[in-house]
Amino acid sequence: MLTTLSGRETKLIFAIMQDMTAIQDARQLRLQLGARLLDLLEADYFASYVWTRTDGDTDGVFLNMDESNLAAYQHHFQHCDPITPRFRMCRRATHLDQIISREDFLRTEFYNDFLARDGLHQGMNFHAYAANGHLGDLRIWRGAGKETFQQRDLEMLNAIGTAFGQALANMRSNEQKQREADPRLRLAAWATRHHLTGREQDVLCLVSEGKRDREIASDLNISVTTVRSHLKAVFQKSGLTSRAELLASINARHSLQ
Amino acid sequence: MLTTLSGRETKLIFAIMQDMTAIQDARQLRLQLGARLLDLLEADYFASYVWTRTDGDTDGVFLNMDESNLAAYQHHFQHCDPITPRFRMCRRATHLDQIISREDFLRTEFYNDFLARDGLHQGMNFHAYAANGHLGDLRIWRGAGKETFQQRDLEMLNAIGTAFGQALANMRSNEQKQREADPRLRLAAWATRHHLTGREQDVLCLVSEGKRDREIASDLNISVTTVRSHLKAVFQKSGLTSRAELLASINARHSLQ
DNA sequence: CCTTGCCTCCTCATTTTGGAGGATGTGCAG
DNA sequence: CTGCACATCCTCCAAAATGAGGAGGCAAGG
Repeated sequence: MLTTLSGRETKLIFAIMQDMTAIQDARQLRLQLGARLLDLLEADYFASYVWTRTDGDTDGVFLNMDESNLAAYQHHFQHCDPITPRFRMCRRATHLDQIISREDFLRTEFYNDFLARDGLHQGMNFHAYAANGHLGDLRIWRGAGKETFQQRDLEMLNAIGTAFGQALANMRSNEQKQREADPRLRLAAWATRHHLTGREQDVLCLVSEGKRDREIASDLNISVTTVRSHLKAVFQKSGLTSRAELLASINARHSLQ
Repeated sequence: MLTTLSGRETKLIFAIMQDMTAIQDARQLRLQLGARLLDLLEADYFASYVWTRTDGDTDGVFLNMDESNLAAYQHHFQHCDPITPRFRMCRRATHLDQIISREDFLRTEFYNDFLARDGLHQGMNFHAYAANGHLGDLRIWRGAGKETFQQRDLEMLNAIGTAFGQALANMRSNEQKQREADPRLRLAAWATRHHLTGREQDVLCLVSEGKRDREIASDLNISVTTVRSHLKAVFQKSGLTSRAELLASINARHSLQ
């Protein structure tokens, strides 16, 4: 399918390969990749969202997109966006024409009141998936007057998108490992698992720093007997019987399930 | 410099880009990369060493190289290898001709008794470095009768090598983080730092699992008073005064300096 | 209004731990 | 052979932690 690359393209592809391994931050990588892709694909607009960890939060990165228009998308148009859901269903680089006919597209409110206003006429998307769900995407658009994207452009976006998806997945898994190694988060997870109250967590936190009841009491401005009461509750709830056991349990591998 | 890529080359470059992000194991990555590079550069032999962590250990991976010849290198020729040290000094892809004249090369024992025996005539190396030293390399050779590598080949190897170096560095840093997060290694590091004896470490290890003196004693088949003696020594050496403090200290961030 | 959960504080009994001082045997290196 | 380090065991004591029983106050929600 994909035939040859010009010198300019080759240079960009190698630059992208290096970005992909060198840049370890998802935002930076997408900004860099966006600039390269606009250059490589002779496109004008770039947007990329990633879906953050557990909650459905998105983190968007944009090039040449109008701020106020983006705000409008956040508030209104994302709810009547007829194309992104269809793009999302495709596991490879997809051309706008593949998911909606040009005629229908030009009639949508979404195009006329939103995309056209920013100058977006020809689009390609790549949506990256990992085993556990949607990772993020790359959205490339050309302005009015330019010709539509070709099969060749799709192939390039697809190849780069695939590697991009891998890179995102790696960052995810590294973040995950980082989180699992973070003592505070381990503690919080453990506390949640055992349904500790706020104060019980406060006490446990200080216990995990190796402090004695007396120190904890003075740190929290409560009496030693109160500290002991909270601690008693922690033991009750966890079924453990000593501070050392608590710390071992909190720091145990797989303590986040 | 680098001009255009053929369809075959383009396909391989994209495949390499994906390997570079997808493969997280240094050995596997090099094997895969080796196969792709031989294909891409129309070469015949591939070798790649990485220098492991602290000790100067090397881990080699090879394609089409003769086993017995490799053993000979390990035992003898690595000590009179006149070219690898020079290759190593170059921070970018380097052609054999750039570090030694063809005439001189053909006169070396190393070529006549070692390389030529395996059929290695034309070579290119890429050595990857990180801030803290040598990471690893990619060595590409062509057999007799083939023409020498061109500037174009060097450019490709250089671009791929750069990304490869990054990928290696990432794996290194991930391994490092993994190690820092491993409770056993944290404990061992802590023990070393405080000059604990073997038995003291045994006791400390069980303490870190949350066990009581009595359990530790029965686990180690010693009396409770002995456990306390060892523990006393641990407190003495560390300057700490409670098990909880011990555990907190062992699990503290930066506990590996 | 009344329950429920949480935070605060208490006592008394018991167990566990830490600190101080030993003693003994074994093995190894100077 | 003579220290020396190490592992093993001991006593006595005080401090800390744990377990079991409370009680009062306060705020949110049915």
